[in-house]
Amino acid sequence: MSGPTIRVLSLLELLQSHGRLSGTELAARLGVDKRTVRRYIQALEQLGIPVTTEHGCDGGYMLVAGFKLPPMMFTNDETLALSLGLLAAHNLNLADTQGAISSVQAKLERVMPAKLKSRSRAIADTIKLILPASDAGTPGQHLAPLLDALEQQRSVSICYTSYQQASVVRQVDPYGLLFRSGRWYMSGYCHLRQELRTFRLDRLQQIELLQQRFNRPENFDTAEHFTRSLYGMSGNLDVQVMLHTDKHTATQAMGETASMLKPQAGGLLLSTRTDSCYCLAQWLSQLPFDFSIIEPPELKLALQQHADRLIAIARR
Amino acid sequence: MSGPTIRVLSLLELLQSHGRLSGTELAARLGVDKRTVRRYIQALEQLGIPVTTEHGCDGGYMLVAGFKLPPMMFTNDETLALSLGLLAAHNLNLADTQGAISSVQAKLERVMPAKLKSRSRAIADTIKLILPASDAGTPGQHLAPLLDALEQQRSVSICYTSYQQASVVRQVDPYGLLFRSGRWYMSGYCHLRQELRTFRLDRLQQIELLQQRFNRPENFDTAEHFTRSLYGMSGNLDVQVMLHTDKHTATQAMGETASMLKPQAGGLLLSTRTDSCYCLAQWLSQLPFDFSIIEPPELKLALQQHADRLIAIARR
DNA sequence: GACAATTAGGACGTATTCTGTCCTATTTAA
DNA sequence: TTAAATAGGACAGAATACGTCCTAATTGTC
Repeated sequence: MSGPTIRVLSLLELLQSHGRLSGTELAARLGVDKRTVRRYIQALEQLGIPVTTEHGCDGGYMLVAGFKLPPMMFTNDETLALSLGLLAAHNLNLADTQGAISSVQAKLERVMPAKLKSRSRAIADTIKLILPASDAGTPGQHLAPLLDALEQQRSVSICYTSYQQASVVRQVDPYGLLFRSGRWYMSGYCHLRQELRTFRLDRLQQIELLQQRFNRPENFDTAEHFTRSLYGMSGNLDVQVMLHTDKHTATQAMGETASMLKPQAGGLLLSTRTDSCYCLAQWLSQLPFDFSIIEPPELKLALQQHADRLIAIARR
Repeated sequence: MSGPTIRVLSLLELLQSHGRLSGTELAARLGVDKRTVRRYIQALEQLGIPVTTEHGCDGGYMLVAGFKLPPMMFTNDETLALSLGLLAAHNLNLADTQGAISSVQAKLERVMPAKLKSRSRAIADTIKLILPASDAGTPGQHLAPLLDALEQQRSVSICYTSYQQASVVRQVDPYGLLFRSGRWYMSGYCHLRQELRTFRLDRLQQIELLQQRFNRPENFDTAEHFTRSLYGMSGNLDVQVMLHTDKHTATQAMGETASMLKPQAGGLLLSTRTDSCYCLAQWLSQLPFDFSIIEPPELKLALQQHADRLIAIARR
């Protein structure tokens, strides 16, 4: 291998080791015509290596200051994954990530060859993701200490307002963050309540990083804890409903709620708690498969009432 | 001019990022024969980049120490955006992006200073995103031509199976892709039907890139078109339901579906089409507010039948 | 010693890419 | 105005890159 590949890379080395060189000089050193030098300059640009040119008398070529070997090489799959990821990050809206997304894209594009840049641009221009969106960003002054705490496994002191309650100051060991249905949550060990708790980030009023350190439990599954705390702890009525279907069909109809179903003889058991049988009856009524209410009797009554309402609507 | 030059640079990058790699491994990664790898090694030597080789069993190639990539400097916000984006990309499952996400992360980490790497790791370890997930990846052989078509604005010939219909070959000008509720769609101009159409990617059986080019309409809004086509076109029964509620409550209950409701005297009008009154009745029965069925009469019957079923369950 | 897995490099045919030449166009400085 | 630099399209002929096939040598394991 002695030809153009070597000459293009030799051009790169020449430009790296000289402040500025004219096309005539480069042609002589590479042993090619000036027209070919211009092609090689194009080749470097396509490889993502930015070259500054000066027109007119005393013109010439220079590498952008400080630029070094080599450009960032992604495969098409990698470019796709990266571009989709940055698209999705628009929806998450944690802190001021909108501006950050643009600047990340700009930085990555500067080290991408033109072909990958074009692919990345096409993906961004033609692909849309409809995802749950977070309404408002979490204020940056909350997030910086929180991310530091997560990274360094240090406690935080938070001022938090639960639903319908006054603000309380607590010390928390943050184990993880979760994004679900457009909201950000933090899960961690609450020293005030002496147990795992979940906090909505939009209800955080103040957060301060403490010196005290903790050890996050190994294999702590943030999503699992959240799912349980959201579905399993609230409410004062125990509920058991047997769903006469398979796990796959249940997941299709119920989304991630299906993860709390337990396989049993006869189907899948939904075991939870609720404050409102009527709300749960409404939710159950959309399920496209058969189910049986085991507990509580109030739920059967609520379902009956709901069905009566539907019948009244149908008769209008 | 790009193939071999890029591959030589990729070889350099691979050697810089791994302690040692065999010729077989390098050939696989670069997509060339081992004989070509040996030529590329020669090329690096000719460029003055010293490569150490080890003969025999477990042999391989290594760079002489000292050839490094420049660090890539991201801010904390940028690191957060990038890391969240890659987390989210897991759910989208378009082609084989799972492996690609890992390798993107690895590539980026190699050029990150230790502090950013630690932050990025902490984010990946402690943050979870619960998002709609795509069940299965779109086969790569479909996606490559499709992405090429989008980038180059070239038509494709697709073999597509609509719901309950036989496969049909069509020529389509693809305008964009959309991810929604766990599914990937393509929107474009269908030459067979002479109008904009929406296609589910999991129903694509074949796709072939054509030479014919098109001009994508300026400011084409993929999501808007999708929303309209998904809610306004499918089905053979016209549906009109008046929801006796306000827009905010509707949005809480229905998510983005609420965007298609039209304010009218008496509430919000849902005007759509459906193939299945029974499915629609099930969906309507979960709504936590009053509604009236205007059209069709079949929907009233379906709602009645659904309510009867619920009553039977309540009586068990 | 035999075998397997690695390194090394020459030769060949084939498909693809590259090159210099010619040309037009634009930008600077003297 | 002239000269010296940048820029890029088009064309015909030459050069290059690639995989395949082959021989040769080096290691490690059984």
